[in-house]
Amino acid sequence: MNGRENRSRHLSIGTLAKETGVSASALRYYERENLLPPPQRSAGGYRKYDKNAVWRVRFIVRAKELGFSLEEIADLLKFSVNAECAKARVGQHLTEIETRIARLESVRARLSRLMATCPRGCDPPGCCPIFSAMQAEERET
Amino acid sequence: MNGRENRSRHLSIGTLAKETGVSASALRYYERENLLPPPQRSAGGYRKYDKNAVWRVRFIVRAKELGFSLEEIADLLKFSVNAECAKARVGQHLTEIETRIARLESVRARLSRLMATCPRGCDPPGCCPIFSAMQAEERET
DNA sequence: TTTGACTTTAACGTTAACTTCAATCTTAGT
DNA sequence: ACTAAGATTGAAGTTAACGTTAAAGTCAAA
Repeated sequence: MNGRENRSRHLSIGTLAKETGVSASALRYYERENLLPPPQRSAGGYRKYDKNAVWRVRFIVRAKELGFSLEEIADLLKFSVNAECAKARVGQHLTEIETRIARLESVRARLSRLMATCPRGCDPPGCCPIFSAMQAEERET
Repeated sequence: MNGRENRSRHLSIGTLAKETGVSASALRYYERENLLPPPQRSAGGYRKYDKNAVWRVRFIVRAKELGFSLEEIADLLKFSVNAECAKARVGQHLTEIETRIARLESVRARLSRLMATCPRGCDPPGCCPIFSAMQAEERET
């Protein structure tokens, strides 16, 4: 732990993995999928990442948390290279998220109604009204 | 169109598919996965479904819309056969749905904030603050 | 220098919920 | 009887986002 090589500006894939919480195999996968540019290599063929790579991987992680697919992220990263505006894409994605939320909300409402049809659990057992309620729903809409 | 065979109480797989909006191959898949019981067969080996099958498939469709996986649905269907109570399972699922909604809500909030960092789109282009904002978010939490 | 931990590659495995395929057979309508 | 439309099977393909494995080579520290 002399700190000389450790503080070098180059990171091995394992170190980058630990820094970012992304597995090494995932990093290689990102490279194959053009989310990460091919890094420099050591004499022996090891990948040597610079600090820039850390930022890029963290960006990917963030975007994933925001619900972007890797394909969409690759798209966003292309923008960043071209210094174009990401707003339209992000706005589009926001709309999609809102749609998903709306759908889940309606599912939630239906599930709640379903729960209400059987307030105390089945007592006596064998009377479960949930199944008939799920069928009955069909006529409603 | 003499209505004699058409009104028979047996449906071919294609007819059941049309009635339910589920493809024939999906119906065969459901059978393999034990969501549908093996139906009767014609002399030539064709599947012959009864009305009961229509209800069952519609139940599956409904449950899928409610976000249940096929495995969970198979589970629910076992209950229905045993006339046991589905309430606990449905309640569990409701909780999961609520969790998903909460997660998406937080994503939505973050995306909104992101949009706000770039109120008029990039003008001049090449100034997109969304990328830096996505990175900056990291320090916040 | 000698470990032992780490890295390399290609290729196959994984999950869910199907779809597609190919080659053959059945059925319904005329 | 003929024919087009529809059905049969098992097996393989699809999608996303990786994980796993094998066999070999490399690096860092003591």
